[in-house]
Amino acid sequence: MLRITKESEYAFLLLGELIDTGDAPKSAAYLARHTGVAAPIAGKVLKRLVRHTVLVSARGARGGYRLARDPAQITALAVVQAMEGTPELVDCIGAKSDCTFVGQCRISPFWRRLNSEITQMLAAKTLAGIAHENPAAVFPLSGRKGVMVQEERYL
Amino acid sequence: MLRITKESEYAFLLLGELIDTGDAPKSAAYLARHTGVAAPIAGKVLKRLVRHTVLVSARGARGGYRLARDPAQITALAVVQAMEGTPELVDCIGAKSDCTFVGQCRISPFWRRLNSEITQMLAAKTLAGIAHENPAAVFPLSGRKGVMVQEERYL
DNA sequence: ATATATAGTACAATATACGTCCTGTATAAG
DNA sequence: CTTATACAGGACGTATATTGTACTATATAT
Repeated sequence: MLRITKESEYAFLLLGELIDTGDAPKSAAYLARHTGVAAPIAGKVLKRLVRHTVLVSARGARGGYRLARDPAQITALAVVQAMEGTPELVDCIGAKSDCTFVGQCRISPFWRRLNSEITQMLAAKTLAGIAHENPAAVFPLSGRKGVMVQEERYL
Repeated sequence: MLRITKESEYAFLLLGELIDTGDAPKSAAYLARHTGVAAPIAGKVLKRLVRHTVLVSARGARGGYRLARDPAQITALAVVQAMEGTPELVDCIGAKSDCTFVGQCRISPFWRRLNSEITQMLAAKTLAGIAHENPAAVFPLSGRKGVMVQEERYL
């Protein structure tokens, strides 16, 4: 339905909490509480972002997550790719396709083009740009009625 | 997963067969055979396109489907909207959202912007433009190994 | 009158997104 | 060196939505 997955949505939410952070890592539990994302899911998403080098993690007490690089160097495409793989609007384009008619197909060039335009669009947006659009950062999440939390440390 | 639904894919395939047609309507069965789309599904898709004024239909013997207007006046957005409704990347934007934090959310402006850019991208593409990209029209469909068919009449 | 062909709706099967849980490993603090 | 903290990785069950099918009704041409 031309939708982003929930997990991608969560990823951006969590990353939003990490943009302004300096060196001190923030724990999964802290990020979950501050974004309203359920803790087990936050964990899952954060791990995947580490595996795809969007975040870096520190284990043990006082551990947690930080951005792997400058927010201006993290594109929306990198985040989406981490969460959902390379975007492919339809099966017939992309690696695993076994459509034998692509070469003669009237429509497939259209899909390819659209796909590449969307990819470029995502590549042109960075976390820094997103943060700049709206500096205030508080508690989003579809349909959430959650509670604000005040904390001193990033646990 | 940032995908178009199969039915949208079928819709474009079927429409591709109707671009160069003049007045003589083509039947659902004919279109199904020539695109490789399963007949019952083709019927379903075609009906929906009629309901959303992308196609016009003629009942009875010698009936079938034609484009409702000039190919240059049919946008990809109109087709996608007919099949999937207005595209919304995430729930928190759009009418039915009950997220009470959107006003304060750091990320939602990003979704809105992305959504509108994709919408514009689709609105800028027309059936005529798609046909122009690749005039040759033969049998596409993901993973299909189908057979070519030669026909004289559009039954 | 009859064959052709679409309209509309309701239903079943399937895929996949979504969320949870469990075990293992590394690090910091006492 | 012991303990508590926190991430790593994977396996699993469920819910939801896409996908595909079937059936009945209606309209038109010959």
